[in-house]
Amino acid sequence: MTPQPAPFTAPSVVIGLSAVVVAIREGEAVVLTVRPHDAVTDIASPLPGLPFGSFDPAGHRTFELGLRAFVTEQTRFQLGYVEQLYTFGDEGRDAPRAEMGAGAARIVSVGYLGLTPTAVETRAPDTAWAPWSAFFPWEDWRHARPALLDQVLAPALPRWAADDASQWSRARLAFALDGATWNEERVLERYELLYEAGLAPEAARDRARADGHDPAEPAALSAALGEPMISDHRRILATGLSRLRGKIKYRPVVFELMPAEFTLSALQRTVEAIAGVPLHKQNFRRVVEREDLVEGLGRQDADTGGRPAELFRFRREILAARPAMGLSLPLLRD
Amino acid sequence: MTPQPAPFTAPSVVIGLSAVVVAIREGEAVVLTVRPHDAVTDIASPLPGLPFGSFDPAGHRTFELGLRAFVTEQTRFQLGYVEQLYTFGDEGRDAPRAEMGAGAARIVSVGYLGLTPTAVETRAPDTAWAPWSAFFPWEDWRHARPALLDQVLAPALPRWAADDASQWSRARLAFALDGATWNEERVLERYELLYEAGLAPEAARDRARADGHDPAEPAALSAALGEPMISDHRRILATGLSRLRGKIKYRPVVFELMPAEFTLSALQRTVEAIAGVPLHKQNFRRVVEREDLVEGLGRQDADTGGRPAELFRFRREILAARPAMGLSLPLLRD
DNA sequence: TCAAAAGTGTTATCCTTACACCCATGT
DNA sequence: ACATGGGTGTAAGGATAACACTTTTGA
Repeated sequence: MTPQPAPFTAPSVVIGLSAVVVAIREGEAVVLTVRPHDAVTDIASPLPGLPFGSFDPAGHRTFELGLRAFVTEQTRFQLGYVEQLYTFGDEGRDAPRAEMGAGAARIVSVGYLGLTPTAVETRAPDTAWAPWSAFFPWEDWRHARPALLDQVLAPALPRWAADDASQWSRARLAFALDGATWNEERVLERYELLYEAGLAPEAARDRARADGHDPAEPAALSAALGEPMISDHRRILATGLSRLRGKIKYRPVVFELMPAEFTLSALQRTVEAIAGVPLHKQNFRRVVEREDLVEGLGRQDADTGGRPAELFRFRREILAARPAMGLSLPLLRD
Repeated sequence: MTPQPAPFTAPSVVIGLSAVVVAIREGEAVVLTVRPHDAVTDIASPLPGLPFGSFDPAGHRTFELGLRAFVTEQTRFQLGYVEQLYTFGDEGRDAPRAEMGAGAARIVSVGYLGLTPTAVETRAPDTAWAPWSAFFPWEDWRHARPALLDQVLAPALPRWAADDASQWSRARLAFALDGATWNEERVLERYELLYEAGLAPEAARDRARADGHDPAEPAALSAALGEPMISDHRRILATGLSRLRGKIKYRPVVFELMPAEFTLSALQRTVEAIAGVPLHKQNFRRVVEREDLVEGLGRQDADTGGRPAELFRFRREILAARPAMGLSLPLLRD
């Protein structure tokens, strides 16, 4: 009949906020994880999760303010760059229906990506920076194609795809099997495919829970396929990594991960840590210089091992002055 | 034992879903609008809005299912391609606090983008396809630089920016004033800038409401600056247009707006209607052909006016077979 | 003197841009 | 015949990818 907005009689919903907080430490991309304590027993969770908390509409005017507040509270440090990732609202993504009393709230979680130049040791207990390759060991192609792909996935995925050609085609392209080329941006697709294939421990856990069983221990195979996380946090983390890998190519977000002064090699290592692929030195520098992203300071950093490297700073002023730009990824071909 | 989040003692939140549904009609990009009826008086709203409804966690497993259901209900047609845009949770974006009783719910709205090849006449009353240039008249550069920019904005924005150089720099770049080049993707930035500058009627309305006044009639100036919408729907629409203009360049989403068979000129006109800029014919074709996005059918469409045009179809199979690709926008320079 | 990392020069190739032109149909 | 839109060839310029090489430090 008339386009009457469906009645706004509050069905019970709670907003959760989750943060994928990324920093660089010793040339590795690391992400902030927490092991939340059980409210009753005060025992820390065996699985890590992302910093998260509920959004209190009475206390915070915006999601971002709420997020900054509880991240500071949980980890005692301040977020810099922040952007919204995605809102996850699927049923079963958190507590399954069985665990929810009648009328219990559906938890909807809004994921955010945060970048900081300083992987300061968090003083908070049960908080740690973990390299994201711990959660996605197949994502690091900087040194070589991960052996995991051919040793574990190449046998396992065809078994799952069975006779379904389109499933196998998806798997083949996602994981660069069978001659397909690697696309570093598709982190989320890869995680979701493993989840569907039952190769992520979270899948078995969620299924067991939905059936009312106690979640079993992770299968042996899964141990090789990255550390699982609480709830759907590994999916949110994958979303963050996908977004960051995409964005780094067309917006100068890398600099949010750099200190005020840095060498071009450090910048390149940072991009490589994020993208998970090796870059071609000269061409990388050419791009950075042509785009005027950076300004030499005339000073040098002597602690690099060989010849001292010139220090540069990000020309933050171009953020306002340029319509859109970023780095391309001049891939190093073997 | 289970990861216990920060206390999830349900603060009251309601999830609203809004849809930016885009189609092409006679070479124009059009968007689905509704005029919701007042629940009490049953009078249709004077301002148009996007199709929207509340998300019922009991009735729908996912946002997307909820969205599809109420769009079909309100407009009697089925959505095809759908993707999530952004989740808007700022206070004051809908009803301001003053209007909310104590303990009333905060409305958080999850915006979606939907694309359909068929701008079928919606049989539902108070539902209409509107060209989006009605809401953003400065966005259509297909035929010429819109006169509005130099006649209305070029005088008004410096007055607003006053002595703040960085504000003026933002405005200059956003609206291609004073020799700056136009970037068609920045639709959201432009709308938000106009809102901040008080040149969008919504800004005055929201301010008046926050102060407890009755919203005044839109200022005369604003009439030239695009039709206002309900609540923050024009912001959501701008978000959708920005996303679509960006995405069209690196993913073959245009084809979601095309019928099964089409001529290359029709395809080009569609891209132009979305991007709002004119494209170079030969180069556009070269890109489409080089990427193997399309396959000639050998048949022709005689109703084009001049020489009959060959009909093509989208090679949907490449969606699975290719890591990522899309169209670039070979701009036509005057 | 050698290892290690910084930094430079140069070329082939491909993509983009731009120009000018021919083709098939309806009136 | 001519207006209208469909469709093609080709060359200049710029960005990228790949080559190999020099420079400056510390051990």
